[in-house]
Amino acid sequence: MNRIDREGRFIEPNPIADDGDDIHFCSTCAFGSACLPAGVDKTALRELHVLVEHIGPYRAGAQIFRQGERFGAIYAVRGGVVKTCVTDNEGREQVLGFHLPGEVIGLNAIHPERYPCDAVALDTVYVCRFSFAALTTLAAKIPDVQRTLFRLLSADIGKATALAGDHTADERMAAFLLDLSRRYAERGFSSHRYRLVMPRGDIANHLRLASETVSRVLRRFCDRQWIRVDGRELEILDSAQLRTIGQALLPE
Amino acid sequence: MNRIDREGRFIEPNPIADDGDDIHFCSTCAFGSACLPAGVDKTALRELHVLVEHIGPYRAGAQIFRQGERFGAIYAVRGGVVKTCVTDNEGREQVLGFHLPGEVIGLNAIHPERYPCDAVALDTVYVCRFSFAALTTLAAKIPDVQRTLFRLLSADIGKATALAGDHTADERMAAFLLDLSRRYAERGFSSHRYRLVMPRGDIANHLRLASETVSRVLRRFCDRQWIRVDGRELEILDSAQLRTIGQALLPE
DNA sequence: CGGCGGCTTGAAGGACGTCAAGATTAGTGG
DNA sequence: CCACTAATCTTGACGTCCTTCAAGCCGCCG
Repeated sequence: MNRIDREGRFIEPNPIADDGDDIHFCSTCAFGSACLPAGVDKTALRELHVLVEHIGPYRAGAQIFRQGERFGAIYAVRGGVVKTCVTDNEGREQVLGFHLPGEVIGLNAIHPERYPCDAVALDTVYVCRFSFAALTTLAAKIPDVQRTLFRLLSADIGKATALAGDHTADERMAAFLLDLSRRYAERGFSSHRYRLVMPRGDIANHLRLASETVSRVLRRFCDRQWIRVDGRELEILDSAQLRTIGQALLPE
Repeated sequence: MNRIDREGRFIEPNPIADDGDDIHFCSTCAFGSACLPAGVDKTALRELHVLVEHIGPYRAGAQIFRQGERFGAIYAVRGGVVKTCVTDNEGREQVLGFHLPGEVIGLNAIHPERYPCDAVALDTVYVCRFSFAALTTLAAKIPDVQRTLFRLLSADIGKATALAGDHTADERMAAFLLDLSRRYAERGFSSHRYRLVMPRGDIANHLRLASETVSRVLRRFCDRQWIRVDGRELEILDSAQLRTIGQALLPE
């Protein structure tokens, strides 16, 4: 599945979730688990499927939604990688997170009823749009949909708090790499080899570091043979060592 | 309502939400808005009220729930102040937040199905316990309950991300003081004069600072006549100045 | 009154940021 | 396919904000 070209660089297909058919959802979708299990009646399932709009492609730099826009829908990433970020009143950007295929964005917009952040495509991106009004109606009818929504929301609280702690640059970087690894693995992609689609500056911003520090930490990890880095291609050589450093930030 | 004793210290009643009667909820409760508006039928309202257990008092230091415990209920603080904090595998504590009367805790436990943090009483605390299973059942029947839950969850994501950003000690402290001010005001307490129930070390930890830094920043703010501090009693003298410093962290 | 925990204040050190220069890559048009 | 430009990334030197360490202070309670 992965090949290496003559320069020694990895060639990997751009991660994309399958489209799903009329009845089933994209296999990697966060809503899959709410519907795929037996027991959900077909009509309800079809209802959920009907309210989904497939949108894309977005080119790198294009915005899926904008900070301040009225909230109307949440989105599941179907292909590509999305970055969410806020710009404060002094114009400083803060990267909230990076979102892989199968992950859901926009949940933080429910309360303020406006998107509190931008969602920007980092490469070619496809998304599924779920009208939130329709989703809540369905949630009242199908317990599993309601339960899935509650869990997704709750999980997002946990994600946000993980990075709120006080940790060294090494700890945060190790945790970041392992987190991406786990999330790629969860969606069926390689866990030890993936592409850092985002520029160093975005990684740095997200981890509250300078991009220079990101460079230095990555170099340190390379020197210790914990990872291999070639531009934006990354290979994890010693996840155990990364774990000993980064475990403080990771879910147990 | 506020008096000053002969030592010059503020005397203020310990903030506590009223108990509510058979039909109505505590006036400050986060669930109040889901039910108080006309249009919700009395039976449903009574159902919600029935599933609430009033618990307390907890003395300072007592735990409402513990990290790792199986998730079963969310709690609304009815009186006193609660601190939530995680202890990582190296024994380091991280203070996630402080929770005033009317605020809800435990929402971050839905996904992992275990409480990911401790909830500790900082003074004498009373809470309302909502069985989450019963609440979700009710949420499927009463749209406003479902909506309130979604909003509470979504708001918690926002709260968690606010502190994740990269800011100076002054910015974080200013934002912290204003945030408490706003939250006390929302619940009907004084906005410019309140008690910092938590020790400096907890404030410091929550803001990712050393407690020494907290001392120094508070002193700086005092010298500039922005606040008045007497032990744990705090008075805000110039909220405008605090706002110019702290606005980067605050919701617009 | 005396001990103890929390708070304050000062001095020194460290982790990371900032600045600046160069190297590598990607993008673009010929 | 190649040349040229711009953006991104790396690396080093230096500065700074905050932490750490240490000592003294204050309020509280036996």
